[in-house]
Amino acid sequence: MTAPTNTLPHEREHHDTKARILEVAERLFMEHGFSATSLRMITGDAKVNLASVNYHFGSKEALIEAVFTRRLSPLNHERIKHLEELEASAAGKPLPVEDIVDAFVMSALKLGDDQSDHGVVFLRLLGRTFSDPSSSFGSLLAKQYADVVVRYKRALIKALPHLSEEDIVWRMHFMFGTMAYTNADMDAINLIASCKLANPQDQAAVLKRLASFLVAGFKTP
Amino acid sequence: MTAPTNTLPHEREHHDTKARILEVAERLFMEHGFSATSLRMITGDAKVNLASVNYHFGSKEALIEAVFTRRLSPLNHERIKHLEELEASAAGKPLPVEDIVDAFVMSALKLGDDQSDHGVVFLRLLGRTFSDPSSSFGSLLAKQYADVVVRYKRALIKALPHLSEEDIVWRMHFMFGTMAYTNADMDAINLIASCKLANPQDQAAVLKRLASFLVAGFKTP
DNA sequence: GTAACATTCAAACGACCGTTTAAAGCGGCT
DNA sequence: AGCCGCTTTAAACGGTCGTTTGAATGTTAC
Repeated sequence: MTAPTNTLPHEREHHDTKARILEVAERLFMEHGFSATSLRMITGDAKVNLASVNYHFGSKEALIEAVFTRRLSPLNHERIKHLEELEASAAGKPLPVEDIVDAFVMSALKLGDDQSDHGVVFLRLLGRTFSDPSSSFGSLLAKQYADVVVRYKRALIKALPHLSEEDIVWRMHFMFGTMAYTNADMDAINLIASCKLANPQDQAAVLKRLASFLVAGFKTP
Repeated sequence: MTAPTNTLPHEREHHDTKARILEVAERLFMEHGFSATSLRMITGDAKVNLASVNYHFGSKEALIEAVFTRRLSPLNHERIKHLEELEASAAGKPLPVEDIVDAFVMSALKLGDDQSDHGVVFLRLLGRTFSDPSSSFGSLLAKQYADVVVRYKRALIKALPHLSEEDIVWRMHFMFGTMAYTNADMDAINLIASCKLANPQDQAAVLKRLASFLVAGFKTP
């Protein structure tokens, strides 16, 4: 016991402070937005000292960035991997639009630990941030998404050769928007419904509906 | 001269204070969000006294509500009027999906004074608010949209009888989302583009693209 | 003029914000 | 033991927030 690990002491002993801050911050940012979530709310919920945010992250802004990169980087990596696998199978041929959209939309599902809903929580946060004007995160999101955008755009241009690049770009814009909003405001659906929906919490089912909606949009001449 | 009007004195003399506050607030809320926009920023830009917001509106929250109802009510009234005209012409027959979506999307264009861009500014604000979590405005937006939702839903159900109500509801959800995001973040398109777009500022052209994208989504089986 | 009223104004209020500080706690090391 | 880093802690800092106050200003009616 006390088996030696290859991590430094400060990385294994009390690191749950940093982790708790990240987790609580992610949830509260999602619930209240960035500027409406104070460090005192976060540290209060996480049961850590107020100063520990500035100690571990440097500033509130840096905390927000940390919350983001932690989840967004794996998500976009998954999206790229998914697309690359498709392209490898296709051997140079254009991919079906269905597959491209599916790869983009469904990659979001692989975020969670299956058990927890951390993935969904972050997806909502991501959606909300896309239209959050307070951001200096525009540049951060742009950097994180740059590679994804380039690759999917190239794939879509090849898949839809009869469309102009401008058409593709706009439809991708619409796709991003629909994804962002769908994830951001899962409650708004109830305003429209006024009829019982079959399990509106089922993320996979929702994303499947979304994907087929988007595919049709892309395919229209 | 000094012709008698049927408005009370306090409603015609210095009312430009109230109006200037509304206008500046609308723009700043759009640029920075609600909680990140302080009354001092608003009153500073509008060149009115800090206390005048509380005097004329009562509170910051009430100001936000005022900014909203001023624009949203006419917009949704226009949407309903537009749909009713279509239904009157159709004489009981189902409307083409194209016309329904067009009526919903394009009504937004009739907001501005043609000259000014107030309409567009508000549309962005509206889009951003839809996914703003700080809201007690969920209920306010719900009330403002309730009638619109009911009528368009009924029209779409009649136009797409092969779809279940649940299908319709979800696709309306996607439509709302795409509209909200498209209006909210017109700048994000440049992250995707990396090619010159023919006048991305042309709202009418953008909304036309959006409408045909949405129509295809609705029509997919 | 003057009384009544609506509006503007400068100043202040208490509350909360993000951040900093300096002391205290604690594990690993010689 | 003592020392050294790393981490936590309580308290305070200066600043900005939304709101309130009470006096000054302007406008209307008699």
